[in-house]
Amino acid sequence: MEQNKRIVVGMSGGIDSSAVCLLLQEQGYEVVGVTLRTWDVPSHFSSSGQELPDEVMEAQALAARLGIEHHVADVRQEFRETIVRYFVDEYLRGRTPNPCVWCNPLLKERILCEWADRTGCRQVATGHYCRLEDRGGLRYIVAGDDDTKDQSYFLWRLPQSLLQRMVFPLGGLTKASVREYLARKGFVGKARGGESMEVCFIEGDYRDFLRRQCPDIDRLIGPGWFVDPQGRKLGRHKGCAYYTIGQRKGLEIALGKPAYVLKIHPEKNTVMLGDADGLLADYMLVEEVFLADPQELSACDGLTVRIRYRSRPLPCRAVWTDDGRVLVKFQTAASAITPGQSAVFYDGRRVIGGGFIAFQQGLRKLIARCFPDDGTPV
RNA sequence: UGGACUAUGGUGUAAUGGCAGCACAACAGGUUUUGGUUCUGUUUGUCCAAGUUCGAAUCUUGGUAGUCCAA
Repeated sequence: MEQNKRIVVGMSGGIDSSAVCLLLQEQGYEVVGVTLRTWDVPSHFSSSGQELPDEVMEAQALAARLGIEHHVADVRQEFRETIVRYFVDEYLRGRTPNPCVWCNPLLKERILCEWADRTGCRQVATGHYCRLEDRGGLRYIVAGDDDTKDQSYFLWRLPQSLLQRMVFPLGGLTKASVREYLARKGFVGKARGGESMEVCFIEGDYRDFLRRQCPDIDRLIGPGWFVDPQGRKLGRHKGCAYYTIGQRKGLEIALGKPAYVLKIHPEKNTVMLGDADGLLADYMLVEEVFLADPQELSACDGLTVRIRYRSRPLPCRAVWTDDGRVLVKFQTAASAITPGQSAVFYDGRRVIGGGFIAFQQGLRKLIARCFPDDGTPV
């Protein structure tokens, strides 16, 4: 019984995780704070000679103030070898990575659970804005009540083994009410604090980050051609790793009308440009699909899919392909299908699973096979 | 090296003697737990020299540069 009241809280030093500590303490939990040291961002050492990044020290300070046990988990090497490596590799492949999606299952929540074991805690709490729902013996992520802060998109890859131990105390709250709560509790400075970037390791432009992590990048890839949808050369680009689908800014090419990145061809190192209409697609191919219950995808009536964070889930139908991928048909055309980004499937507010958006190749054949009623594609 | 045409921000263009404007690009800021999108704001220009005129991107002359035709 005693053990059930001990709980690990992932403390980032920010607003949300601080509120979680307070809430759980109020509920009678014995909180064990664990702060992950993932990546040392130089600007996060505000005074010289400082041993730990600012956010870690803030977490320590808060733990001291609340009188809770606190640990710093140094996972820098692991973070570099998994998350940062994945991040760089994806860009080198001409895709756009979703680091948070892998960080949660591979690093964050996993390490927190390890620390829970080590410190005699059963559960693990974080400040994510999402809920949990148990049904049919499985546990699902559900979108948080505050639609503007909902973080369910990043959590689709969490396995059942981790989900079974998680607690998300902020799922029913809004950001505003969290700030209010902190202020009421006397943490005025914290309540007013800006949105912390938390484990975000990208400081400034991610392209600089890529160059720093992969000094050979410009030799490996180098400049190439911008082309239009007909294949005509429009101008030079800096290397296909520096672009992402749907991108408009930073192309450094003047065509008299806005130009967007339509496609990236890593093997030819070309980047196709066109207008916004060219971004629309009726179908999407998803790979590395991960579902709690694989049956649900095609069975679900009100299926929707989110193809990027902070976008509305789009009504769709989904069909498994022969090779274990999923072909999605949108009810109305979606914009900027970006390989590497997550496609997260929802039944209402409940996350039923997700996958990573694949390179959209060989679509026509798949459409004909998976949606034969759609007539012959042109 | 004969003739014709052109020269306006980073790019493409408008202004036919009267406040150099537009689009794109760029930059800054807002939004934002990834990248991108979006929103707001800002900077930058009449090829050079002389002349005509109250006043020149605009007219004249010369120069320079580029394009086309001609050998």
